[in-house]
Amino acid sequence: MTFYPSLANLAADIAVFTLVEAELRVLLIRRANPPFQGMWALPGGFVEPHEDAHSAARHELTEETGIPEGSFHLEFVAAYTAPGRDPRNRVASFAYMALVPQVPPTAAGGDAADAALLPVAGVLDGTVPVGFDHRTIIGDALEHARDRLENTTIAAAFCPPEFTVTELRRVYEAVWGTRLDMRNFHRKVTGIEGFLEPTGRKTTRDGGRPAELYRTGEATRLRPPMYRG
Amino acid sequence: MTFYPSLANLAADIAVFTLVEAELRVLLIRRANPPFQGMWALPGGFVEPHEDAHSAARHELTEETGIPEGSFHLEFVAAYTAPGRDPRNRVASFAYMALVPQVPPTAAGGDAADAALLPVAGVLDGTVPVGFDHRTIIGDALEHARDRLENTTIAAAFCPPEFTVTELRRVYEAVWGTRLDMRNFHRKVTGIEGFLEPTGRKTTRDGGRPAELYRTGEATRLRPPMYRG
DNA sequence: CCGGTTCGTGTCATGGTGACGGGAAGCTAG
DNA sequence: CTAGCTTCCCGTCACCATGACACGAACCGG
Repeated sequence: MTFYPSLANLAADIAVFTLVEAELRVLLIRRANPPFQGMWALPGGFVEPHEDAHSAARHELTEETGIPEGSFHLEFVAAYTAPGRDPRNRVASFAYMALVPQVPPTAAGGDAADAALLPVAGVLDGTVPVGFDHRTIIGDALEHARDRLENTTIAAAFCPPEFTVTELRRVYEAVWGTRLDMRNFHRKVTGIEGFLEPTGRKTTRDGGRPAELYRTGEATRLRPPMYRG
Repeated sequence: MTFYPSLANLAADIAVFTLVEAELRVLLIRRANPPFQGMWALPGGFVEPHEDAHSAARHELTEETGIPEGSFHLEFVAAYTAPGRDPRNRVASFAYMALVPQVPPTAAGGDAADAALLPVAGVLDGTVPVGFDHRTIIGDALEHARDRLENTTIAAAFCPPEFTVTELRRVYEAVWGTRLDMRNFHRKVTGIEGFLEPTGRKTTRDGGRPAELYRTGEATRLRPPMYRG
């Protein structure tokens, strides 16, 4: 039994993305203990002996943030293994992104847990300082999300169970940072077999002419992809 | 300092893909020691304390297989963290794929190291039994490679420094398991700015009319993507 | 009733793709 | 030298997806 002595802790960190007023936000938690005490950091925790990283991420998400099971899309982004990325000990971190329609107020803005939904743009340009290498992780997660929006139907994970085409378009615009033509977008997404299933209901929550309400279909892959403007 | 006791070894496993007579092969090594003694497994090793997983994969590749530095494309595929995936101890494995034009005979088929280039199809259908969860890893790596061929120019990593359009097409056909129309493929790849740079030289190594020789250009992303047949 | 807003469809030019014909340029056998 | 084979590379055509834009439909408020 010749094992190298390179033991490490395994951790799962989650970038919880959501939209607040058509702006992309990420859920951050103010650290109560050193290192990086008082700074923002991603929610996460160590992988326990009986579980794998994906299960750990799911546990952290439901328990630490109160986001109900089944109402989010959780996806692996990247692994971070550089020695010294945690000043205490060697920690290999598995970064996930979670796309949610809404973060319960108990998680963000609750006074017990010091958490907040902060603009992703602010984190990436340094306006919002974050601890560890979490700024890198958030940047990678955003880039990953941008790619996935091009090639899959996960954009609907940002939307409530029933949503309009315009709400879906706002997801693309917020994540990509572009403006999309409403009419071409409508033609594209409604033309994809199994992406949007009409419910028959309509809503006027955005004013103007009532908009058709859709729920997500079976399709997961977009082929040909959506193109960023 | 409240660390959970979930310590793990970090390992890097590499799926070295190459083409032998228009067939996709993967480099496997026969295990000399338990567990899975005598079975095939991916080359790899533990991540040492001073390096990250990517460096570990690069070291293993150059030292264990003798593939010269700079002649391969190395890319992260996925992480495997299930408890019990190594029967001895908890091991988190970072899987990489390496695309190489040619594997030196010292690595594959050499009598010292018991290694071989085996057909990927045989591994996936169970004809070639492999240890650990490496069959899953090879399947994931293949799927990853297929996706990357659609959206990036890495197919050229399977080719020697100077190659013909037909040689590049054979890469796509071997990895995707399809037949592509030679003329449409030629129009597509030569039309992409920065993918293929003409050298001015020609070759007749495939018989028939001499084929133009190209080297890779600066482009890395294919947009619009290549479509599998 | 009328203007403002948003939703949904329709049109048109352009460019990429799939399917195919055919000529160019090398080799080899007779 | 020529015929026949191979492989490369150019071209044509129909079709589909995209980008850009016009216009009518449907609801709201004054």
